[in-house]
Amino acid sequence: EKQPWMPTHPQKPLIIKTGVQFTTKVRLLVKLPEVDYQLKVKTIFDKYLPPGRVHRQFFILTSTTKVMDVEESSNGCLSVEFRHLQLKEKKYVNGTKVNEGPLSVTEELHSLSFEAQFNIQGINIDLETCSFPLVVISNVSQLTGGWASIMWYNMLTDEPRNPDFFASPPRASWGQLSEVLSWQFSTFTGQGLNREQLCMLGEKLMGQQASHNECQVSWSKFCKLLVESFSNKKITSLPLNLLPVVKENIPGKPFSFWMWLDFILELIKKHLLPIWNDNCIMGFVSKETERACLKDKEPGTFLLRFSESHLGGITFTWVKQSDSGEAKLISVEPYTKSRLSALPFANIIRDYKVITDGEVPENPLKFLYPGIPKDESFRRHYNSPQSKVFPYISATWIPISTLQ
Amino acid sequence: EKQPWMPTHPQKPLIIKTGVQFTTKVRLLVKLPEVDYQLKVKTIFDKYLPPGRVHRQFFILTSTTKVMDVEESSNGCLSVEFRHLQLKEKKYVNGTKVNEGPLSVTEELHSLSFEAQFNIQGINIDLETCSFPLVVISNVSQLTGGWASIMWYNMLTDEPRNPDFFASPPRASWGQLSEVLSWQFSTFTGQGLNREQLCMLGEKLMGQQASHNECQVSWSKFCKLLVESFSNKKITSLPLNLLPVVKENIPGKPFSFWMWLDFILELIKKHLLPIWNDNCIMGFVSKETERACLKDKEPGTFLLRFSESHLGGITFTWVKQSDSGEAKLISVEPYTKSRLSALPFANIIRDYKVITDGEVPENPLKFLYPGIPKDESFRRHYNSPQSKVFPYISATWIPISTLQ
DNA sequence: ACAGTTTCCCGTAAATGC
DNA sequence: TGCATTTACGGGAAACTG
Repeated sequence: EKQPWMPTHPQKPLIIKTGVQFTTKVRLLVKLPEVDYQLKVKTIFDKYLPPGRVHRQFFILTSTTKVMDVEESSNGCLSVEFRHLQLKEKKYVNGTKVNEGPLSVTEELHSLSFEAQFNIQGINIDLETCSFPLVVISNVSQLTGGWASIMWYNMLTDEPRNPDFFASPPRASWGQLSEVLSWQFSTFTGQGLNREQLCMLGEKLMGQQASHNECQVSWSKFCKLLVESFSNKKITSLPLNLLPVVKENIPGKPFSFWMWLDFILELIKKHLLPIWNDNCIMGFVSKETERACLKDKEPGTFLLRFSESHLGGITFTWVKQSDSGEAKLISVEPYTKSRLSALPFANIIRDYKVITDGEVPENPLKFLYPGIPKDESFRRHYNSPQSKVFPYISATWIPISTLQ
Repeated sequence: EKQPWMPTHPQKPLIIKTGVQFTTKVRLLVKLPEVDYQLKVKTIFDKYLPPGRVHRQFFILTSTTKVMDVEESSNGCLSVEFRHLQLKEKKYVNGTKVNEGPLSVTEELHSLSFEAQFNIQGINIDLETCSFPLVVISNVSQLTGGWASIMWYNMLTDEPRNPDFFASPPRASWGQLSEVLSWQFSTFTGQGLNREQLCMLGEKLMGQQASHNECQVSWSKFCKLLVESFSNKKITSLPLNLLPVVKENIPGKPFSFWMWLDFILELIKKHLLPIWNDNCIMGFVSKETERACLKDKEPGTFLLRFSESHLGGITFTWVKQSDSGEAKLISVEPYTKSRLSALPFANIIRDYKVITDGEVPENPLKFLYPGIPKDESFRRHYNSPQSKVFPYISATWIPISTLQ
C-alpha cells in the first residue's frame, strides 16, 4: 500500500488549505484473489493525534468513504481516488483552546489515514495506511512556511510518520540543503542552480567559510531568523518575534532566508521563466561578487540579480563611466511582480532609459556580463508590439530612471 | 414598520451575493406600552413566492431569529439588526429544475420578510413587513446587471412589492432616466452630470432627436441590447443572445449601454476621482462633438473622454498640426484600470510622449480644452516621485506612443 | 498593543448546466 | 455546441484572538 498525492498547489504538494478542495488516491498493491465484493475505503484526518501535544484539529467536511475500483492504467490493481475533499478546523475542542506552545501552525504535522476492512475465507483483514506528513494552512500566505516544513522533513528523515519532528528539528548540512534548493529550481525550470549561485546562497546563510558543505544549518536559521544584514549583522540575526525591538535599528529585511528565496522562485515562475531558462539571469550574486565581476568591464556591461532587500524583486546593475573616469556601478530599484505585470522584463531591459539632466536619455544596458551584446541575449524574448487598436494609436510604457 | 438596509456593496444596495454576508435592520415604528417581554423577530427569504413563475430559490444559511432591543440613538423605539446573514441556493427544488423563462437572474426580484408576534392584553398581534425588491447574484460580475434592475424598478414604480415587474418592464422617459444616471455619479463624486454630458448619453441611447426628454427608453435598450455602433447601426442593435451570429460582422462593443456606463463609474471611482471632481474630464463626448470642439483649436489642445469601444477605458484626443498644415485629431489607446494601476492618469498626462521617427519625443498635450495650460489643470494631481530606495535608483514608467 | 492566524470577499478563471 | 450562471480559489486586507 502506498499513497501518491494530488495536491492543490501543484508545485507544493502535501500542503492543504482549509476550505479548498484536494484530491488523494490510494492504491492496493497486493492483488486480491476473486475480487467479487466491494472494498470500501474510509479516510480519517489525524487518526492518531500525538498524545501529549495539542494541535489544531481538523475534520473532513465532505464524504469520506468510497469503494475501490480496478484501475485500468496499471496492471489491474485496486485503487480509489477521493476528490473534492475539504478540511475544516474543529473549533473549541473540549470547550477550551489550549495554547499550542512554541510551534507555529506550519510546523504542525498532520496526516491522512485510510482504512479498509474485508473478509476473505472467513478471516477478517484490516488494512490501514497513512500519508506522509501534511501541513494545514488557512491562507496561501502560509504556503511558503508550510513548504519549508515539508522540505525540511523529507530532507532529514525517512520516517513515514513523526508528528513531533519540529519539536526539535535536526540541522541540515549545506550539502543536503543546497541539493534540495537546487532541486526546487529544477522542478519547474528544468535545471537547478549552478555552483556560483549555490555558493552565494551558502554565503548568505552561513557567512564566509572555507567549505560550506560541512556546515550545519539550523531550521530556525533557514526559515525563522531574519536574513543577515550586511550593514548590521549581529542585530538582525534574531527571531522574528523580536522584530519590533529591532525594527528601529535596521530598516528592511523582515524575512527569513527561505521566504526570500521562495519569493524569487515565484517571481521566476510568473515573470522570468524564459529568460531564466536561457541563462540570462545570473541571479544570485552578492554585492561583493558583483563588484568583482563588473569593475573592470567596459561601460554598459550589466548583470541581472535578485534583490536582497526587496522580497521577490529583480534588478540590473550596470557599469557607468563616471566623470572622474572611474567606473561606477548603478542598480535600478528592483522590479517586482506588480511592476512586471505592466511590462515584461525583457522589454524593460530593451527600452530602459536613464535621464540625466540636459542630456539625451540613454539606455545604459549594452552588454550582458561578461560581454554579450544585449540584443543577442534577449532578442528572442522581446515581446512583439500589441496589435492595432483602431482608431486609436497604441500606447506602452518606457521604463526610466532619473539621475540627479 | 420600515426597513432600512445595510448592503454588502455600499454603492449598490439591495443586491445580495450568495455566500457573502449581509446585514439588515428592522425598526418597530409603533411604540408599544409596557415593554417588559421579549419581541422575537424572524426573517424569511422569499416568503411569498410569486405563484406562477419559477425563480431560483434561496434560503438563509445562518440564524434567522433575534430579539428586538431598545434603540438608543433614536427615540427609544424597538429595533433589531441581523448581521452575518448569508444566502444559499436551494438546488433541485421538487427534484427538477424548471426552466426559468425569459428572465435573466438579475431580473428576478426577491424579498426578505420579517415576522413578529406578540400578545398584549390578551390579544395576539402579528406583525409583518417586507423589504424592497432584492436581486440575488452569485458573482460580482453580475453586480452591474443587478443594479440596473434595482434602478429601473425604483425609478418606475412606487409599489413596495412587484416580483413580476420585469415580466413586462415599463419604459422610462429620458427625463427620468437621465436624472437617475446623473444621481449615480453624484452618489460617490458629490456632483452629477452636466447638460452636455447627459446630452451625449441621450444621443448614444436614442440617436439624434429634437427633444430627448420626451423619448421613451425601453429596458432592453438600456441594459440588454448592444450599444449602437457608429459604423454599423442596424446590425448591432440586437439582443446579446444573438451575438454569435453578429460577431463576424462587427468587431467590438459586445456590451449594453448600462454596462458601458457602469464600467466608467467604476473606473472613476478607483482611478479618476480627484481629476473627475476637478472637472478635468469632459468624459462624455461623441466623436462628432469632439471634432467640433477641437477642429479650430491650436495644436496641443486636448480633451479627455471615455472610450465608446473599450469597456472602462479613458482616452485623450489632441490636435496635431499635420504636414499639410491642416489640424488632425489623434486619440490614444484607452487606459483601463489595469494600466492605470501601473501609473496614475494625471502622471500619464504629464509625461506622455509621442515618438515620431527621427524626431525628439514630444508631449502633444499642452492645453486642456478649451485652452487651459495643462499644468494649471493637473498640477495638484501629479503624484510626487516615490521616496528613495537606497541603494537603488528609483524607476518609473513613461507612457509613450509611436507614430508611423 | 500586537503578532500570528484566520476570515472575508473581490475579481479572474474555470467549470457547470441548460 | 454556446452562453448564462455558478463555483473555485489566489491574493490582499480586515478581523480575530489569545
